Amino acid sequence: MKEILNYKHLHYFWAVAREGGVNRAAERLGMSAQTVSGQVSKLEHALGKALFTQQGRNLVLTEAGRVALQFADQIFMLGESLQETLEDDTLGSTVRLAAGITDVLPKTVSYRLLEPVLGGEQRVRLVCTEGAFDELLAELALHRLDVVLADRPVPAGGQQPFVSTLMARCPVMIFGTAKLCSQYREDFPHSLSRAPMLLPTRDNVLRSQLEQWFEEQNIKVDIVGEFEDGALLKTFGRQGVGLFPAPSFQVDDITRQFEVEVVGEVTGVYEHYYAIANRRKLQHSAVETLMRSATEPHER
Amino acid sequence: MKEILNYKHLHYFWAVAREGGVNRAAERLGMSAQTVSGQVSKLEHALGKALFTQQGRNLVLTEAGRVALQFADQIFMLGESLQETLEDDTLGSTVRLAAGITDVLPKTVSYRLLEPVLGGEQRVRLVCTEGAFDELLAELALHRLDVVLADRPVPAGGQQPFVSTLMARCPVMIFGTAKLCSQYREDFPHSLSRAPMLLPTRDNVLRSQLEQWFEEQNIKVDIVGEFEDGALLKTFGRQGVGLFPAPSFQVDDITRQFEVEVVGEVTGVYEHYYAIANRRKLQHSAVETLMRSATEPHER
DNA sequence: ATAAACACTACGGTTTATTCGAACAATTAT
DNA sequence: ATAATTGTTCGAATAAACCGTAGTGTTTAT
Repeated sequence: MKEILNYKHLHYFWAVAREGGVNRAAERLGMSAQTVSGQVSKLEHALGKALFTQQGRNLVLTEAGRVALQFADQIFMLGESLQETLEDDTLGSTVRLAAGITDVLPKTVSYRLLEPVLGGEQRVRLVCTEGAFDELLAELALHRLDVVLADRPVPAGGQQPFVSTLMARCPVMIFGTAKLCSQYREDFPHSLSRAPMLLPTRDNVLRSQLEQWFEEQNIKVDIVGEFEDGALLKTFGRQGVGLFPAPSFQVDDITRQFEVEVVGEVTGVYEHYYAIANRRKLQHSAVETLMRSATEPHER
Repeated sequence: MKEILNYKHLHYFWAVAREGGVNRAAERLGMSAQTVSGQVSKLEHALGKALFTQQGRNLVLTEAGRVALQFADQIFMLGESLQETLEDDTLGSTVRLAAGITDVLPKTVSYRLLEPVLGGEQRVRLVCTEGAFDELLAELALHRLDVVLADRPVPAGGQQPFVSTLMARCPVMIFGTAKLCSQYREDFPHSLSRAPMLLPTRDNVLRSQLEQWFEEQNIKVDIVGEFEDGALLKTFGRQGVGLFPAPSFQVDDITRQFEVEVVGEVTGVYEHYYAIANRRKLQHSAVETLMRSATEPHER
């Protein structure tokens, strides 16, 4: 266990280094020189290194001291900055919520999940970032994000600094153009055998679930395309290249936008959406309301 | 006068925010919860803003709290980093001296000025940066440089955070190829009338001094080139394009390197070299020896 | 040579800050 | 309802910081 740095001592050290002497520093600080000298000595002892050496009747920074000064400069700059920022700000009137959204998430889903925080009594300013799952988690750990929305939870380790909350599970449908639909709607799902199919790439959670489902149904589809980007996949589907699966709370979200129709539902398969936040630190009021808004099976 | 931020309080706040509660934080800190709670309250009072609000039986960060947490993250990251850096390092065996060199300074002069610090009893690692005068001063103010070498002092204001020390003054000679020399050496300096001349640009201090000298000597030279870069100027001079002035401690520095000869000395004109450091903080042992090595210490 | 400036140390006493224990209030789980 | 968990408030005890005064040593200015 390491001792925590004494920032008061560091502050005196900083003053001495900047003013160029114990006496000048003490005067500026409104203190006696003995005290300042003593406190700096304690710091040196705590760090195990001399910060100054006496040269003639002045002090001179040692190499360690010069390193320490660099850090101290930054530290106390930040301290002042903190005070100033909190001082004059119009904070509190609006709450800022930094949300990271995994790029595999459909936009409409993102909106549905985040909607509850906007409806609260307090004004919320939403700051949305998109990115890869791992990148977003890193940002989350650094407190640069308040919450991450994803299609999978974190592996739930005991020492994990994150908590995942299941926000919703969304039924998965198979869509296609009107022409394709009329061809495959009958005798769904067995009609899908040999059907031309557009699927997400293998890194997508939905993909493996779908393959398992095909297996169970004893269907062997004809994969005519794989896509990383969900929107691109749907665009190809719209042109009638093949049938495609998509999660959907309300079918008309997709049928309207992409001018397609529903072939059928992938029974028993759901896409799950999770909100991930810093463990034990659900301390963002907006994150709290978000997590609370988690809905159980959202069947319609 | 503003109160200095209490970093101990901030540290407790930080722990509470990270652990997600006063109790957990207190446990980890090895303290009682009452203490932590009280200290955080003091911080809130000092900042004039609530950092937490009670929501149910948990704490939740306010917007101000979230801002504070961002700063605290950085601050204590730096604190730890400081300790680690000082801990295991081989510091002290060698001293690092970050010197900024104004790009108008001749390299040989730079070397001559910096040489004394290398000869000290302590090993010195020299880190040289080149740049414009103003840029280097900015770096100096931020403690990113320890000293700046220039051909001019800072304007010496009372509130100025810098001190300039005259390190040396260097006589100025006129050089030229052997052929040109033989043509103009006789009756120097009056022979220079109409002589082809290469001069530094007007931003150079030496330039105005030279023009004044020409005026005094009642000489009107023929300026065939102006150069920002001293080395480029000399290279042109080497080719016999014209005569050129150059400061020189030892004439053979230039005569040998550029295969030229001396036409004559610019009497009464000297180039001055200054070392500029942070005021009251000549606290770098290497800077001290540097300043001491000045031919005529010139405090202003 | 002498005085002034600067820094470090030591010790007793004072002031301020930190800390804990106990009691209290609010919320959630059983 | 009761117990468990969480956070806060209130003195009293403890620890740290701080100030005098006083003495030592060094270097620089006169």
